[in-house]
Amino acid sequence: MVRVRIAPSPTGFAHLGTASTALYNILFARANGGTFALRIDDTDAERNRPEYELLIYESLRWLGLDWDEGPDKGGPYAPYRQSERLDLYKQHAAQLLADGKAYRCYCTPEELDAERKQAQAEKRPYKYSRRCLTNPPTGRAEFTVRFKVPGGEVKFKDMIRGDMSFDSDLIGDFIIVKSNGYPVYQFASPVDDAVMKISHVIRGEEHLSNTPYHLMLIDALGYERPTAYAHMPLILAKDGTKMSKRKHPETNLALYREQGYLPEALINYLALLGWNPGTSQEIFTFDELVQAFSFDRVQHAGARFDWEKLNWINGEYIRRLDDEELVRRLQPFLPNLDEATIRRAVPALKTRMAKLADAATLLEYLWTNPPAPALEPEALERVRAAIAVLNDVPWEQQAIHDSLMGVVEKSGLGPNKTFMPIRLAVTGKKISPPIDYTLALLPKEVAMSRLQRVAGVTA
RNA sequence: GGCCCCGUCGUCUAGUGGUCUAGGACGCAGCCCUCUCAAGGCUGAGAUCGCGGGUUCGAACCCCGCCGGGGCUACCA
Repeated sequence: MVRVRIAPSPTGFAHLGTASTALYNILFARANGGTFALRIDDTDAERNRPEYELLIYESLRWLGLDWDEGPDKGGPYAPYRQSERLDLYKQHAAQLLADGKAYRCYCTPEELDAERKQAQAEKRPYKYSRRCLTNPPTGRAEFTVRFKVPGGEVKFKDMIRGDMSFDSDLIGDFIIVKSNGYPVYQFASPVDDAVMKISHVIRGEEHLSNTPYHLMLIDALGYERPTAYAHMPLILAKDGTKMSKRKHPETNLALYREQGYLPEALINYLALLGWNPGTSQEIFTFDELVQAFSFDRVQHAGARFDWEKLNWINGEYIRRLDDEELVRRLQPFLPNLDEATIRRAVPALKTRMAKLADAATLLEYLWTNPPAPALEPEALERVRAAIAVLNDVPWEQQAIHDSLMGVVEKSGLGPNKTFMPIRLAVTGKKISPPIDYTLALLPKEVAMSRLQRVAGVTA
C-alpha cells in the first residue's frame, strides 16, 4: 500500500517548491494506486498563519494537485494539522524520556550559543556538550527535550541516489521538543510519517541530510521505517542560487495564475525540471506523466528555473486549446471586453500569446483611446484612401480585408504602406493582430473616427 | 569549519568504456512565409563533457586529488 504526503509549512505565500514536490508525490501515488495526503506543518507558532494555509490549498487546487487526505477533508489518520497533534508528540517524547533515549535540557539559548562560538573559535566541529545529560544545572524550570543520539552508521536507500550512509557520531544530541512544548520539525515529521503509515517519503533535496535524524528517531520509537525515500533536486533561481522569497518572485505560485500561465502547462514544465522521460517528448498530459515518470530518470543536480522555456510550453498549451475554451480562460484577463468580442478576437490572439495576460496588451486599444500619431504626407494619403472605401464596407473582418486589399492594389505600393498607418492610427502601436481583425474588433464609428482624426477629415 | 549531494552547449537535458567528428528542446542568428507582431517551415552558430592526474588499446562515461556550486549542521521548516 503506497502512501505519500507533502508537509508544507504555512509561513508565507504558496511556494513553487511545494507544487513541484506535490506533483512528484502525486505522480508516484497515481502510478501505484496509492494515497496522497496533505499534512500542514504548522509547528512554528511564530511564523505560521491560517491565511497562508488557505493559499496553499488554493494554489494546489488550481494546479489540479488535489489530495486524498488533509486537514480540510479528513482521513483515517486525522488530524492533519500538526498543531492539532501536539499530544501525540508529547506522548512520543515522554516515551523516549522514559526509555532513557532522550533527556531534558535546561541550557539557555545564550549558553548554547556560547558553546557553539567556542567550538568555532577552536575550529572543531560543533556538537552539543551533553552537559544536561551528565551534569544538569539545578533550579531551572524551563527545558527542551533532546534526543540522545546513539551513534553509528545510519544507512538507507534513496530511490534517486541509491544507498546512502551517514556517520551519526558526527551528529550532536538535537532538540526534539522546544521549551514552549512544540515539537521541532525533525521530530514531528518522522513521528507523523510513522504514525500515518507513510510508505515513501518524497521531498526536496534539502532534507537529504536530515534523513538520518528522522531514521534514528523512528528506530528509537520502535516504528517501522518507510519503505524508501526520494530526494528531489532543488529548483534553483536563474542565477544559480537557491530560490528565496525575497529575491525571486517566481517562488510565488499566485504569480503564475495572475500572469496567465495555464496550470497544466506549469505542471508540464515542473515535471521536466529535474526529470526527463528519456525520449524527445516535451508536451505531456497528466496521465502521460503518470505513466512515464520514474525516479531513476530524475536528475541529481539542482535545476535552474527558466522563464523562456516555461513561456514556450505555455504558448504550446494555449495554441492547443480549442477556441471556446480559450475564450473561457481569457475572460478574467479581459474584464473590459464582452464575451462576444473575445470570441471574435481569439483566432487572431491564439498564436500571439505566451501567457493569457498578453491578450490585454494586444487588445488594449479596444478600451483605451490611443493618442493620434503624426504621419508622413504619404501615409496620410493612404489613410484617406482607406477611409474612402471603408465608409461603405459592412463591418466584418473578411469584407474589411477585401476592400483594403483593393486600396493596396490601386496604390501600387506594398501592403504595409497602407496597413501600418492605419494600425498606428487605430491602436497607437506598431504591433497588433492583422489589420482586418484589428479594425473589425472595434465598433465601426470608433474605428472611423480614429482614422478621420489622423487624416484631418472631420466626421 | 564538519558532513552530504552535485558539476555535458546560455538554460533544461540525452549519454552509463568504442556507434560521440557529443544528440534533442528552449533561447539566439539567418532564410522562407508574410500588412506589423506572432505562429509555422528550413538552415545555422553554440559544449576541447569543471580542472589535473591515473586505469585502459580506447573515457563524458571507471579511480584519485583539486576547484566550483548547493544542502544540512537552529528551541525554522
